[in-house]
Amino acid sequence: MEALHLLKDLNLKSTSCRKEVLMIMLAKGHALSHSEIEKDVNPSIDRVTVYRTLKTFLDKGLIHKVLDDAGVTKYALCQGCRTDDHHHEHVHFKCSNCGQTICLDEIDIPPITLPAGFTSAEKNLLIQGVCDTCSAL
Amino acid sequence: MEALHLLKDLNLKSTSCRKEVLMIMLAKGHALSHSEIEKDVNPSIDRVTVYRTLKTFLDKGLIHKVLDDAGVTKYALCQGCRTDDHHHEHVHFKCSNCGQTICLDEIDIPPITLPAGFTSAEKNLLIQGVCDTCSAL
DNA sequence: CTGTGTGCAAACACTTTGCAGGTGT
DNA sequence: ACACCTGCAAAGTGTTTGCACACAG
Repeated sequence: MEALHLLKDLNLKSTSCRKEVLMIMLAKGHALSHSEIEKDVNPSIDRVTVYRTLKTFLDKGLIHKVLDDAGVTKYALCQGCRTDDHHHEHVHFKCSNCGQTICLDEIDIPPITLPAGFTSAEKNLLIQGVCDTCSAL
Repeated sequence: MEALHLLKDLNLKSTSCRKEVLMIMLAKGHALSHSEIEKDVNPSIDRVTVYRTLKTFLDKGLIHKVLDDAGVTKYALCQGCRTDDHHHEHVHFKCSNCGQTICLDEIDIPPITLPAGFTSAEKNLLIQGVCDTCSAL
């Protein structure tokens, strides 16, 4: 099972909460908010534990925060990054119809020329529109 | 006074809260969160009124929400857009040192080729790094 | 067995809503 | 005068913290 592997790789004890959260994120494939995750985990798991689990995953570089149009905090699995080496030049796409946010890892953010004196460390591009699933309806 | 003009243009009654919020945003020149605004207005003005004022300004297209690295909602004055005609192809820059977020209106977001089936309606690019003021220190 | 993770309770921050009274035009 | 704003109170939601117990390694 992939979730177990990921936890072991990061030296994290494999607890039921961590396994469930991870499996949900692997299964869904798009960015999830805390409340969306909470809906899907076993109801015996505490809301607080989910928060702490997400924070742990963030610290370990297993997931990353996703920009949403201001308001909700969403999380998605990182692709190639670990605690030290993050490459978050992400393009995120949020569908205004179904509300899903997905990572478009294959798309690069074009280089931007900043005004003098500005240094770029991280770029996040959020595109909003209609996704392939919804436009097919 | 510029604030009074803006309010009159939008058929909004010029109340002390609206004038103050607008003047603060004009003076600061960068994106502000609700709490930052609240700190600067006359303490007799209620927190709730500031929320409602921001919502009113949003509806009228006077200000727009700014993406922050997930968490805080910030607002900034719109440049050329009104209720109907919004052009929000914004580039926002957040300084990781001083925390300020500014709009780089003069920079265009390069065209992005989306996968088949995806339609783009709005693009937001958030760049994080060090701003000109901080890099000069 | 030991330290980390969890559940519960509670506190705190952010935002929205209802209502009665005040204010701009 | 009348509609629109505001202040206050309260509730809803999102998030964090402290502490005692449980559990994985």
